[in-house]
Amino acid sequence: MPKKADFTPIYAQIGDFVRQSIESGQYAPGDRLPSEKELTEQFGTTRATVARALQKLVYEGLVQRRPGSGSFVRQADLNIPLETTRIRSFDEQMASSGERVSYRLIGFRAESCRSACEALGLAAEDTYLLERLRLVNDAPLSLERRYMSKTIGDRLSVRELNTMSIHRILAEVLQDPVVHIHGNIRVGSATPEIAELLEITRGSPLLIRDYVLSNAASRPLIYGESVYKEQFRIPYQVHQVEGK
Amino acid sequence: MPKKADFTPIYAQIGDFVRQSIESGQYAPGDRLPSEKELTEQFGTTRATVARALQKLVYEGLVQRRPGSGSFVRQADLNIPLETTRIRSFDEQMASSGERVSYRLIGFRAESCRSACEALGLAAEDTYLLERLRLVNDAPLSLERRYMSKTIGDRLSVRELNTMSIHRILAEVLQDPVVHIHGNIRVGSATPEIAELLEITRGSPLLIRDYVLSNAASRPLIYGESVYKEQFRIPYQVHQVEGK
DNA sequence: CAGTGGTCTAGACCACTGG
DNA sequence: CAGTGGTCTAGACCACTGG
Repeated sequence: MPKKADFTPIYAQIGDFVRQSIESGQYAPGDRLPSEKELTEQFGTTRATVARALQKLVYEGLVQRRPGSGSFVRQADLNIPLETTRIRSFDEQMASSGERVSYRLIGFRAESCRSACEALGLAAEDTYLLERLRLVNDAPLSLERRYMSKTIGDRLSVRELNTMSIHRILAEVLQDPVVHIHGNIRVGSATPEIAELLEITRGSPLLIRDYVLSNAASRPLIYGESVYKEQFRIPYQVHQVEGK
Repeated sequence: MPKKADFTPIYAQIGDFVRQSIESGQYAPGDRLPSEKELTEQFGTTRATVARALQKLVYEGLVQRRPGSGSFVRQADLNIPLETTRIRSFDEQMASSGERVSYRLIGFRAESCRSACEALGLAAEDTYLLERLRLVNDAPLSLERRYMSKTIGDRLSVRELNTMSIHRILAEVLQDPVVHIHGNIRVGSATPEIAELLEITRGSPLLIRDYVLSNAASRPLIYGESVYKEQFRIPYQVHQVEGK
């Protein structure tokens, strides 16, 4: 009896059936879908097979399951098919607009913060903090904070810290280029210290970017936080590639 | 005996173990991973559980399985355009964290602004403005402004405006899905009107996203501006794929 | 041919949800 | 409390791979 179905396996049939039901509009986002038990009876199969079908839809981003409650159509729009995206880096941006970028070193010392240590998997006493200003045409635009292991930090020279971006330093000096970035973009307000450094008024809105830079082996190298003055903007593009 | 493991389920433990093995470099792309049988014995479990672990890695794109042959570390080489960068959309984010998203229509009327008209290539008298709040668990999180041609606006119903995202409306109602997005992320401060709508204090920092949504033929459909409360953050990932 | 993954059954215990 | 999904066991038959 556990024959290979004519062509498509049972779990795929169930998955297709549920997907159809959603795409036809029978279930709207947030609606509750039939339970595993109902589908089990409807298709004359077992829970494991139904679960597999639903799990597949979860991976596809179409369904959300809540234990004790049920399976629901996921609230989604931009999601699934989003594929090729591109964020232009700060330097890339500036370079293409002909601006002159420079740095001013503020400090490089042993220091840590919790999120940095967590992200890098290091103990508090094993990290350096690099702080520097990024200037565009000699006007401060952002404050960079970079946490790194002492292993990495010990290999840096002051000259490099005064002239090169972290990406370049990792790629050219340490021969361990950044391949993955995981980050967040959010807003905040200028503390007195930051206001003074960036030459803005206290409490001004700031754009904040924090991120972890990892190498090809997915080993985290740098934890960074950059705060930008109000004028700064991040352009982005999304191009949907396949499917649907 | 089928107890809940200490903390993480067995299939997740196996998945993590295999992922570790790959990321540590023990297995290179193309290498054959231990068979289901081997993992079954190693972890003292059954094939179903091992299969689930491996299937998860397949969904994650880390592993490739070949019937009759084995499980392999996926070759990430030839997938040039695959997985370059990914921005999780607002709805995607909320959905995956189980939040409930809803809208409150504020206004839908003939109105225009210069940047919208420019972006859409329309005359000032040919645009509608849609304004609505986006609520998460009934608390306002952002204000959406969407400019569109009258041609598009005339085809929308109030019900749709109250329940669906613009992306869904374009895809499902107008059958003209969004394929390209060009946008900017920046910060701003809450005007009195916005502060009242979002239930925040005047002058609070805001995250602002403006963008143009275009269809497959690169024809601009919507010019949009969304302003988010301070709590909002945009996670992002960048994965470098091919040679530098 | 032995080994591999693909699929399925028929159970089970569990924690959690929500009326 | 009944209902739900989360996880797991211990089997089974299958088609396919590759020596």
